Amino acid sequence: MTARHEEIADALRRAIDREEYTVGSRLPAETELAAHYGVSRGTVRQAVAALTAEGLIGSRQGARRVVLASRRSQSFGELRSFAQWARAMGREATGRVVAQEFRPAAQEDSVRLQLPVGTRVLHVLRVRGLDGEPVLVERTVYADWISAAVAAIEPDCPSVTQRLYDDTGLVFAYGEHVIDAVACGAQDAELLGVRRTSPLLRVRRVTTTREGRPVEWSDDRYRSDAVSFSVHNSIDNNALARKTAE
Amino acid sequence: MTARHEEIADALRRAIDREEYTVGSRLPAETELAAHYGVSRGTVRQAVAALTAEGLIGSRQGARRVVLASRRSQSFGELRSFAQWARAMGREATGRVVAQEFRPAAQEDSVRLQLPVGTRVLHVLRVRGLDGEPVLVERTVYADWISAAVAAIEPDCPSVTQRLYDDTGLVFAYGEHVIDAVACGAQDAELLGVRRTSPLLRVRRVTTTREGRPVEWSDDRYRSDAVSFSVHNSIDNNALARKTAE
DNA sequence: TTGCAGAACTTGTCTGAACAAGTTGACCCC
DNA sequence: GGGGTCAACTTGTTCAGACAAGTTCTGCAA
Repeated sequence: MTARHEEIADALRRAIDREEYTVGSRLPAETELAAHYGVSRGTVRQAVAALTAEGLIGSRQGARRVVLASRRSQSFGELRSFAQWARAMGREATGRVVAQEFRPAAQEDSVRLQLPVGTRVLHVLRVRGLDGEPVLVERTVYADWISAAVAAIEPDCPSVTQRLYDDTGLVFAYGEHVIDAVACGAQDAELLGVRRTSPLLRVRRVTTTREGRPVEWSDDRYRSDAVSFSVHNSIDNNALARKTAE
Repeated sequence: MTARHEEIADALRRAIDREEYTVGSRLPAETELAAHYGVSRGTVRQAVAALTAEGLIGSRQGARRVVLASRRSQSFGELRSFAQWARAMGREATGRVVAQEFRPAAQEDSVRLQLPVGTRVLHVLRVRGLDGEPVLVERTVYADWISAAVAAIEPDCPSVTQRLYDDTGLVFAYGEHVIDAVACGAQDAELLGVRRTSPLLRVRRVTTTREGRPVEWSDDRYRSDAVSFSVHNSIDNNALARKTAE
């Protein structure tokens, strides 16, 4: 099922995780790995390219590859889905819908979801927590073609992402995240159980399908004492960008 | 000098930028591009893989590649260097060193810079601004082997990154960024000219050389009304990760 | 012992070929 | 017109080989 180069990438990741290759040590040469797994050098290169993009190993022409880090970053699924993320950490995701309403799309919705102004979109306000303790207020707007499936979900469903995949086969493939900080307002203070004006980490994001069609956009506010985000970047692979206001 | 696949990737990026291929339209097939540029299919695949990783185009087996976005994200240089970033936006980076001091490395410095505890490291506190308006307080710790070069730089140098490259040939290649929100303290309030307790966006980062050797680590606090960060992610390429406190 | 030159090694780039697997559109039948 | 089937097209995966370019280590000479 899975491609051979993915199997090899996984094998290498696991070897790094169990410290068969320690941080700072050198990986075997491509030709050695190719012989070991019984594949061509090109296939090995596909595998190590994946690890390089993840920042696990460093690579320079002429020198052996070096292990840079051991803990591997989350999968896209864990980033996209609050519930998947919680489960991976061994905690339980909780959550409930506070308000839910159909509205005609405003200018902002129209731009982000690539829909005509006035299209019936679904606004949902959710509070989500870890083991019952609230850490996140989520204000999401769903595109019209998926909103019926979302509205049918029970209010305390722990994983909306999983539910949409089961019901409709929808897969989230791309995401754009804009991160800044805001002061906590009155409603958020009550929902999260923190003082007003305390700092919150805000993540505004748009998620799209594999074809590039926007599914939802959301304004998420995290308690900054509970959650942070990390980004790994390199000279070859640059996902993070700094932006000015406006 | 530059590899053929990079030239082709650049050509495609430019073509997308000048809307020769518009958002939503389909790219030519690999075989067509290969014939057009006079290279093999493998070389074309290397080029389009780069654009896919940048999120410019989407890709599914069997279907033509689709243009997803036109504006391309910043280079790593622009992310790493405040001055480079400002220049790219047509604004002037300003800045000054508020305090600078050699200290023996504490536990935290030792872990992040992979140096023995007690090594003489250089602490620098800088305020940086756009066109004279302060937007960022930067607390940076430099490893011992680079600190002499840093200490020799004049206090109001607009681009430390550029200066270090010119003087020592040092190139920053990898970066790990942890992002959260904090309330503004008394010192930061005065330096940035904002009210105490107003929310600041904090980015803690470690930058390393191509070989994976840590050069510096820094605690940067941005006025959240002036600067935000954006991250582009996909199912194949996931640089962003969510973390809990501790 | 030190420093330099060169050999051996390793990754980067590129080719051309073949087959697998998924998508799209045209065509035909009902 | 509607629906289903199939062929043509397109991307994904893999192979084997070749050369370029950079690094590392060895051994020799000063």
